[in-house]
Amino acid sequence: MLNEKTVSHSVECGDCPIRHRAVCARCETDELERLEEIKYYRSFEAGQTVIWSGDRMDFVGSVVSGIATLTQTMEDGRTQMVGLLLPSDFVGRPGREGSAYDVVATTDLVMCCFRKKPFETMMERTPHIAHRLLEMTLDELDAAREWMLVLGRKTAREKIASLLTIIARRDASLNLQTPKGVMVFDLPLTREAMADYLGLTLETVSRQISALKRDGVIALQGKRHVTVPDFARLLEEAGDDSDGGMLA
Amino acid sequence: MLNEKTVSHSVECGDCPIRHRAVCARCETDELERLEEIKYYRSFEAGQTVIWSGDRMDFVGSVVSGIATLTQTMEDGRTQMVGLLLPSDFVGRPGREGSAYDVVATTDLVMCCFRKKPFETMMERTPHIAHRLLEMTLDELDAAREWMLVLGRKTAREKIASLLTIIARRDASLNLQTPKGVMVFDLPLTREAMADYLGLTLETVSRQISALKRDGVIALQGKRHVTVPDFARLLEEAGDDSDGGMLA
DNA sequence: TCGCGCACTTGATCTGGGTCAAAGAATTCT
DNA sequence: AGAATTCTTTGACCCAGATCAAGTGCGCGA
Repeated sequence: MLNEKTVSHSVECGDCPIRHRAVCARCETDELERLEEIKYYRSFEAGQTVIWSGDRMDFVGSVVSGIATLTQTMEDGRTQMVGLLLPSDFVGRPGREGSAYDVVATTDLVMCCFRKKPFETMMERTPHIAHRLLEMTLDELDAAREWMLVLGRKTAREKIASLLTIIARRDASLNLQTPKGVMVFDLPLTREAMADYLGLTLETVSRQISALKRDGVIALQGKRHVTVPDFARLLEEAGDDSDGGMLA
Repeated sequence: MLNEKTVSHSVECGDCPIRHRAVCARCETDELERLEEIKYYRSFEAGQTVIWSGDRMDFVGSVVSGIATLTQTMEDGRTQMVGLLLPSDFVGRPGREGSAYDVVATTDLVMCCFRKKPFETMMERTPHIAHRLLEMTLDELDAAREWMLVLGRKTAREKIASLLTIIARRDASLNLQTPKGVMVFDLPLTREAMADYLGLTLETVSRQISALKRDGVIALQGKRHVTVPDFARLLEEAGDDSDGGMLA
């Protein structure tokens, strides 16, 4: 079975700025070469739609840079974001014809893609890719279930705080360490996108962010740049006891 | 790649009343025998806890009969159900130490289990088991995301209707055909469990069920036995356009 | 430089669903 | 059978967050 240790010695995949977790963990040379053969890049501008719900999806891939969202829409226009794709996240599912969700770039976005058919073929020949994909899908499932708790049971203030902790954590794993408990990052989402993720209206999002600012839980420089003076305090506001091992 | 057709010719696994989808699809004789060696059954009474969140979980398995739930709890006692385990559903995750959720039997429950280590070993030797597991996990992920839309954006009435369609569908796949559009089933959950699943209170669940009854969308015999005279109407109430291919 | 548009904030009011409280049904125990 | 317990319904009231409606402020193109 793969575990943390075996995954971490992954080989970087070609010229990607990040090793994409799906395919390069425990790469061996010949596999890496086979992947290189079917790999290609796609770039999107902020606001551009990567794929519409229901459309045929003939590729899988991972986010190299930028942020994309997965959203579901009801006939009457109500929308719910069901996934936030940050760098290194995987998109698309082997064995499925079409996309079940709208995938939209919320910032400029670069993806590293593989045509689905050859990728599936490779997956059959290379068991550890299937294992890695299973592991990633289980992680996504956990994240989705954690979010169900947020959507079903948390207050608006807790929802905002929960979203901020997620973004802060993901950012922290990419950036420099900051002084103990202090975190600084940019919001990659508009207030409306945050509302779609949280099952709220954009007005409520705005009000709650103002309230967190007023109460000193966060500070804002401009509208998007956030400083969290005390991450533990934010976690408390999120109603979240586990700190996910982020703090020393 | 596995598809619907190859999965459906599965061999029944020993004396299980159902073929468990995880391991028996495309069974070949020697694999089936290896599985038989590590297989065992566990029974639980209604209300009994299968495993507590955080506990070490040294098995995986599938539900043979009865119903179990996956729940998350916050420190202050708020709970959110994040999964409903019906017969043939798989529990547990290869490569993980402990359970992330409370697993509770809501009815009398029989599970078909495999000790985790030998199951993992087998999975490494038998690629199609890993593929099948990946497929099932992707299905669960889709279900979780569908539920995020329900939790985030639907009204109480729509939430109840959505839950009823899910139970009705699962029931229909196990039971006899009923006249066109008519469906009959028993609610396997208390009002409180339904509330936990839907992110509501039990009072609201009760009120909305009464309202659906008053409006002729459903009929009740006793408190748990439900008749749906027109399934399409129920789908409409759920705010769900897709009928999932259930109706001819 | 002006003004237009977009993202955001803030206020006033309304309402769906939560909360608190009190009774019914059903089931099990004695 | 009667009592106790558990599940469910229903009512009265309240509040968090939605809705409706003005603004504010910043960036950008003409």
